[in-house]
Amino acid sequence: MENTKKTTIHDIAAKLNVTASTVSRALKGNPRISDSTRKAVLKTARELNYEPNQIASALRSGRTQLIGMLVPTINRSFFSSIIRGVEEVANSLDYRVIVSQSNEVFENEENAVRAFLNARVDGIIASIGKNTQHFDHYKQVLERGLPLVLFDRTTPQLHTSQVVIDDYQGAYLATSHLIAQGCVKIAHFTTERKIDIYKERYRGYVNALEDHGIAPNEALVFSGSLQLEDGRAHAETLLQKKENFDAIFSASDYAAMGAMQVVRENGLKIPEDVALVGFLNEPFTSFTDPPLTTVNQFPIEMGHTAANLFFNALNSEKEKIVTKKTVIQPELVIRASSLKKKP
Amino acid sequence: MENTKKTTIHDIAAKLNVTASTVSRALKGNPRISDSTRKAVLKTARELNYEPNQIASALRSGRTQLIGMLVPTINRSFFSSIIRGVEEVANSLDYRVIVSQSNEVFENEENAVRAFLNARVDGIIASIGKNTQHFDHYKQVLERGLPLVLFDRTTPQLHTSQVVIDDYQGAYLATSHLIAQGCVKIAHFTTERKIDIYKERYRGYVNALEDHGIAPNEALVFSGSLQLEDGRAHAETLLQKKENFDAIFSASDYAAMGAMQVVRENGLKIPEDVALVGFLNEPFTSFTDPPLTTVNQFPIEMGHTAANLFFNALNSEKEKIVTKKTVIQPELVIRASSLKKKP
DNA sequence: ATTATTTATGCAATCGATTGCACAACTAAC
DNA sequence: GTTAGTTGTGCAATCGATTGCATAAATAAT
Repeated sequence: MENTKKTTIHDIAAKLNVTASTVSRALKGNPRISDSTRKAVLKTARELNYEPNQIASALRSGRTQLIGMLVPTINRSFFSSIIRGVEEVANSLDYRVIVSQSNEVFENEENAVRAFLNARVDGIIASIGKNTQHFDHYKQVLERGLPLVLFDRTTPQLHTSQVVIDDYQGAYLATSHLIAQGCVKIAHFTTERKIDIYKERYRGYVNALEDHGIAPNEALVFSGSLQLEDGRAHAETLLQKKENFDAIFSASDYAAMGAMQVVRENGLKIPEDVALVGFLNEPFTSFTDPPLTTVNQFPIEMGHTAANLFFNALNSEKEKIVTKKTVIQPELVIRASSLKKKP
Repeated sequence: MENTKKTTIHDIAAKLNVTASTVSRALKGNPRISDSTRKAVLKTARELNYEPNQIASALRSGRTQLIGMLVPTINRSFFSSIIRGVEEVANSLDYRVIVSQSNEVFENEENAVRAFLNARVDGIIASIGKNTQHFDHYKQVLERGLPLVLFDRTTPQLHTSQVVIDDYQGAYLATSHLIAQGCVKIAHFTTERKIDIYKERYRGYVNALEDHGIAPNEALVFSGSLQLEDGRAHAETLLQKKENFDAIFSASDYAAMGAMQVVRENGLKIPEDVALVGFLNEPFTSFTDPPLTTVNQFPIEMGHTAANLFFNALNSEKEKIVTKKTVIQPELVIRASSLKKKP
């Protein structure tokens, strides 16, 4: 069985004394082929261990059955879960997923999109980088009539399908929950509010306070990179300034974790002295002590949705591509870090 | 600039009154092309915004510049980090990575490999599933002369390049460390020892004990699925049976985490009463209380290595593919959960 | 029995880049 | 000035599957 050479439709054709056209049609289920030939073709194909050459097919048909997927960082739970979600849907439809990461570098993002186009992907699913300067590369994708789906980090500047979570709602839920637990001086950790999602979280935080008759206090709002170290620094500042606060709502689990460490190191109790809520539902949040209340973004479902929007666009007429914005409702995952009142 | 139609080498050729052959050669840096034509071609290519059609190129040359990468689960830190590592090397060489996950289902594994072959990938990088029944699909890959690199979970049944970590050494280091901290009754959490890596960890554990004059005690060895719940169950059993133990070395961080919870719930102190060491260096381990000592497998580096082995094989003569087994030395990451003696 | 229609298949071009071979034009050697 | 060698391009086939158009054969309609 040293079957090094791949069998092609021509091999099947030769064996059956028909042409490659017939074989191709038979394999594709073209109704203009008689039952008997179809069966013979399928039988011979099996015998010869035929596997279609998707490259040849792609060249002729223009469809590669490939989706280019661009994320900032592959090995971040949120993103890898979205990749997982996309892969599940794509695979079930016999599509494959090429992944690339931008590492938040704008140039990488441009290169990745170009590489995808060169590989002739059938479309792209992407999350915009933090340092994206313009959207020309994405516009090219659209101009070529290829489906483009943006998730999580999107922009109104591109007329294309999007999946986001309701960041406002997530933040509103989180803040309201803290208020319901009796907290009134709630700090907020955020980042430069250029990016929509953080803007929205901030807005949700402020609105929840106002809706409950609490005046927002900018002295309690800290901006940084939302990493663990930032959370530590913010918490230390709060403590040093003897700022009066009884809760922290952080726009990221990592910063929340940093704050948790500092608060505990200073002998304060969580949630009694300081209640804590994060955002992301990173896997580690259930393992902290106490476990961290956070906002679940349902990344796998987000991946499913992104893939479904992708195939919707792919299957719609080129002239009237269906663009749709799907907003996923987040869920507040209540754990011990914020639970002052026993339910 | 409604440049919907892609420009091809023929467009460039027409504009310059040469043939496509010349353009192709000029673009590929073939030395038989005069400097003047080459410059003209490159200039025109830029002007017309030419991008090579990799599909056409792939069909003719037989190289798709695609690597198929198969992992059990995309959204597990260890695996997504390896994907990241592979992607970094691949991208720098203008190769792209298609990812698929098996979810530990053997059939999925077979299908993914078949799909990769249909997509005409230039080779495959894979980790074998837990439920793999035979290796025929991988053998097909090798028979076709394609590079195959296995990582983490490998098998001696396939003559191909492999990257693993020295699981024995990791376990030996971990156990020796516990002994150095004064522990003598060290429990071990493992799984059915069919899979090499767990066998090796068990062996490292036993040998470390023996080398330090401690008799291994099978009553302290627990087998399960190594999930958090398993760790909890094992720890509860240990406590209920009033088994005398002063440390646990778990072959997985998750099971270690479960044990940490149970031990603390029972009012015992870590590391004073029970010292704890895990394995994997999952991101959460640095966030537990106390932070968990564990074994770092350097997954990103493992990805780099896998990719390098892949390209070695790819660039070697088909007849004498270089197969190499690389063993990465793990590192014991010592954190508070095992640190009884201040250094 | 003749025409119209359906059914099943073949022909040949096409997708875009690559490449072995041929060949013209020019240079160098004797 | 004839032969040998070098240099730069072109020609045409090829990779494997797909598809519009043509056509032969079989069936239905008149």
